[in-house]
Amino acid sequence: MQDILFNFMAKYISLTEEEKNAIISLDIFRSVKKGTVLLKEGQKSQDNYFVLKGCIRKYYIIDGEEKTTAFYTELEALTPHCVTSNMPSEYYVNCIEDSILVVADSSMGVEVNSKFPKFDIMCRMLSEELLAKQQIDFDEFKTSSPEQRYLNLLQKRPDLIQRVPQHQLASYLGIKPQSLSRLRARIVGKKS
Amino acid sequence: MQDILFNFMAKYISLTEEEKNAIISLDIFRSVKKGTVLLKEGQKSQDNYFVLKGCIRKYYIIDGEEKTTAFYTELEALTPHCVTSNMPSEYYVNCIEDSILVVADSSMGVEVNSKFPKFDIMCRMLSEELLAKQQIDFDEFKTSSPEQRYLNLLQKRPDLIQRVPQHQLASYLGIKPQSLSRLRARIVGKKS
DNA sequence: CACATTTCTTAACTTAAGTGAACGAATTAT
DNA sequence: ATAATTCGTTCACTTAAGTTAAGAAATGTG
Repeated sequence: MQDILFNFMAKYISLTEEEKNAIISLDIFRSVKKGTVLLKEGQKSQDNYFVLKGCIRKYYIIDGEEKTTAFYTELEALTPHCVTSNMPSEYYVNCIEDSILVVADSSMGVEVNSKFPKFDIMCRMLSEELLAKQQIDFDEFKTSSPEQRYLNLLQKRPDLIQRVPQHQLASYLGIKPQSLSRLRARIVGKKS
Repeated sequence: MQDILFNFMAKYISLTEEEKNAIISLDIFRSVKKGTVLLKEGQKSQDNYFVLKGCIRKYYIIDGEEKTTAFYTELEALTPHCVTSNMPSEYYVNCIEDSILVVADSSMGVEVNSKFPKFDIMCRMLSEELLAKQQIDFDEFKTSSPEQRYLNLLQKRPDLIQRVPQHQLASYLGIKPQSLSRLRARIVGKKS
């Protein structure tokens, strides 16, 4: 299980056995049941999440309605805004499959960072990589219609369409579940 | 003029006179005329931009149509994706007002970074700050309608609505210029 | 200054998304 | 196992955005 994490980290930095042991001794591996709410609006959590297996979801509740804005699956990381801003969270985070996560408190980060400067380097690389990716995603979202976004998702993350409930997908695409149903029917019709 | 840059940097790191001089000697201040295209699709530029005065715009050309996805005004920085990815650019960057920019080649960055590790720290802080901001912006965009996005923009960047042509604004909001006109008329009507 | 071009608005019509409701299927709880 | 939710789709209707076209206003150019 831990190897998944170490293999991921190996893409950025090389780790000694000592360092690996230091990480393991932090006891950051968590098995989380489907449905568990990890973060609620108004909370001031310091926890960061890294998905080893499963899927977590970020969503807002606006006028009583859930608005899903992100899914995090295998090898993806979520640092909630409240962690960096030290403000109460504006959104919820939820586990939508039985999952195995790395849950790391910021204080652990500080501790590990001071012992092993490598981690700092990795975090920086990750954050730059994420920023670039995020910008492309945002541009794609802005420049395309709901239908194009759906087709795009079908290309890039076909797994999501299988594993995520339709109404959450719809919200993620910026539309209502009924519109997603309709849109899919339209696409199937076009093919023939 | 340079003081604007140094004041901005002072928010992240403290600079000695020596360091300031090193920056000035790089000769990175550019006066750019309205309309100038700074980056074209397909180019492999290494230039980063920081706006001291004026406004630059990022846009795609999709099916012959310009799709604006970002504006950068005073004290905002743009690192084009092609700079970090080393791939040809997928988008254009354009100057929409007579502007004064800091234009820094990546090689300068490397040079300065090796002399003054401080810069590295600043870049990291900036990229983390930007990532957080970008995520919030993306979430806001996803969770709101064109009308809400316009009202939101009116709150957060009222200057943009004044200084940017309507058709570019429309595209930035993810709609057509005609829809923006209509939407504005609708809002004015609601007030009374 | 006059001409051309671009920009903004308005209007009529089309298309797609939002809304409210109904129904069966699937999931969850008891 | 059964009842109760929740979920996904469909339908009819409403609302808002896309499209096409025309004309007025602003901007740029010779």
